[in-house]
Amino acid sequence: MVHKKIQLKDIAREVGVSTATVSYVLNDHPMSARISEDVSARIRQTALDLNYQPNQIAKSLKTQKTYTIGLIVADIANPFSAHMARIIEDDAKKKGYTVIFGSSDENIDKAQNLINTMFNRQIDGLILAAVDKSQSQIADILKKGVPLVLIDRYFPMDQVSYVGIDNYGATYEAVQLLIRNGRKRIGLISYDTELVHLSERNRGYLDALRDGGITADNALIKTISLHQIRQDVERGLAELLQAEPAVDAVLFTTNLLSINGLRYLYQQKVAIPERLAVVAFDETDVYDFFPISITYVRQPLDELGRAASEVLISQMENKTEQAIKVNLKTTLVVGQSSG
Amino acid sequence: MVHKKIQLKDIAREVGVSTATVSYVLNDHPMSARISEDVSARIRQTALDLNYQPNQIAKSLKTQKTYTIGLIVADIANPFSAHMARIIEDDAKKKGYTVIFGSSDENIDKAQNLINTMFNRQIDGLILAAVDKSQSQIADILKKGVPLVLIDRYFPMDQVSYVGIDNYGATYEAVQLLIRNGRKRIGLISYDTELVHLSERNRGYLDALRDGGITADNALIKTISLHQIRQDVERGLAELLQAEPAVDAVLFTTNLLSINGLRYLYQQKVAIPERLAVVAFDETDVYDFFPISITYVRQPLDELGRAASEVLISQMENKTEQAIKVNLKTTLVVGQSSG
DNA sequence: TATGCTTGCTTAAACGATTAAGCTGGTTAA
DNA sequence: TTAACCAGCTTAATCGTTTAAGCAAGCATA
Repeated sequence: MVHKKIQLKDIAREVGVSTATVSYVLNDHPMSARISEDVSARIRQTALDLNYQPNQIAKSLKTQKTYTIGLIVADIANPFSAHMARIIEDDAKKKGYTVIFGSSDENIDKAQNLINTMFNRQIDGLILAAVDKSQSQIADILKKGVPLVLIDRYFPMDQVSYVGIDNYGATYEAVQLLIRNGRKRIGLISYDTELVHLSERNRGYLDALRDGGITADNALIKTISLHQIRQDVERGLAELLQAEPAVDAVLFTTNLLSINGLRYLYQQKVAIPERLAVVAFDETDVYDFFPISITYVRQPLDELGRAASEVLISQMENKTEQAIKVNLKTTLVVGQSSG
Repeated sequence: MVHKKIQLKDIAREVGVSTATVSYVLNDHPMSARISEDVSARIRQTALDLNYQPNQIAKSLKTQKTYTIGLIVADIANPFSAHMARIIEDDAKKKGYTVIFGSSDENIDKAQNLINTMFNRQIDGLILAAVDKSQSQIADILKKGVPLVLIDRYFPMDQVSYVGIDNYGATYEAVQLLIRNGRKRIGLISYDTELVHLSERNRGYLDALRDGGITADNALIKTISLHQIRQDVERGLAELLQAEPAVDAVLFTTNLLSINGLRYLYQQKVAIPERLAVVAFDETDVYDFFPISITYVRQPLDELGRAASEVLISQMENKTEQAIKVNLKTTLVVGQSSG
């Protein structure tokens, strides 16, 4: 037997008042100060008795607020995205917002499709891990006046809010450590992309080398296609291991690169850190299975997610025109793999 | 500058017709057969020119369809959930549905909260990984007449659709393999829960032992609290390793149990499979980092997600009263760890 | 005694779409 | 000649809320 949905008018009929009165009371509208205690109490009780659940759709249509935020991540199956999604959903829920989500798969058309769908659903704001070359997409969103927070991926536009890490500092610090440990031929495994946050990681690497008195060698920088990570990482590492003069360290700039790289190095039985010192990026389950402890850059995922949610919601509620940029510090967790 | 949202009436004004005409044309309503080619074309063109995006909220209020499905997983940060979420979102999107999601954290109150929120948003259907002891919660949903598909976790109620694996067969087959490989003292690491899909895994273990002529020993069955997995797994394994007569094999019944168990066995340098044969559950990144290949039960995650989405949507659209139960076969991927 | 203020409500117009029913002028069939 | 029909629209109600404006009765004030 299908239960009929209880509406305002059911309560109104039951109590013998108008729907307006019921609405005022249940929403604690200022006008409810003018409703008698007796009627108020009866309305509240009846709402409870009938287990009234307001129709958010109708509410949203009238108030022009959906209390929904959109979240577009690169890939929800990537633990980095999944972890942040979890935090964001949690924080948003606490503040009365529901999250609708989608994965862009680094594909700009899929992202646009998701953006359109979400806007049609009148989301109040959007948290977006933007894909490569999507400046104009971001600009379009801004033009619509919908609150937007970019997460993880930075774009140099000053009207847009952003929450991410100090990408430059993260790799700078990592390379500095490797140099301090006596490494001179340091390889880099990074993505083939124009995404600013990744080129910032590259820049940190390059500057740390320079500041450490080491001339960068382009042959030691391997760029990996987002769409064939495993194959490219393995080829890149194989090339690095054969380089002349020999490579003595390598830095990975994302979690998937780290996992794929470590797997290969493990399977090839490369002596770490003796032959090759390693610094990975992001925390992953696999580090515990390595013969030695892994040195890695830890991103503060919880804070990232929370900050994104907070910045977005404050923007939505305070209508702050000012864009907010948050750059969180990473932590270099030093293990034995870095020499 | 904030762009004003284009509405039906803007197009209507532009073309010089009523909003009804515009609606008929843009929705390919049967009535649109009676609108002249000229007017139709002008409406379509104007909609494109103005980049009209229908307001889903208004549409939903009128049609009583939101084209939104709710997804409640146990923990979106668990790769098992994340993977399925990704597939479900993808498949649903293809069919015109948007997904709103939440993590219950195995907490029944949090789950109820999510269910309420989603219903207030008038979801057309729900995919639910139900938490322990939530039969009455499920019954409530059914009473409302909202299409529901349980995923992963089975409950013995015949009015509700379900998509999952053959849990009994999965562990039965795994234990059978261990017995064939000469193991006689086989431990089980499982959760402390009444969840049927997990007790089915236990039952498969027990029956395979019995059918293999081995008397089950309760001391070899370790139940782990969902809320302190690492600690409990380590204690459980430590106990198993000290058991008399010696344990010669162990079976893990979920991915997190497998990861935590393997980590401990690795760190304790337990010889696998010589001293202890191991069968894990679910595919994880960490297997590749083990000295030997791991034998594990593979769940068909893609098919699970797709089936859940398909069953739900067919139920929503065809109004099939009949509950559908899908039990997908698992694959026992045999490596060296099982001896 | 008229005036205004307060109290405790109600009325009805929105929000932006969908859609049944109606209207008008021409064509066709009987 | 007139009814019936069709093409090509429009009108207006509706979905379930919110909320500005209104209204009636009672009380206080001038």
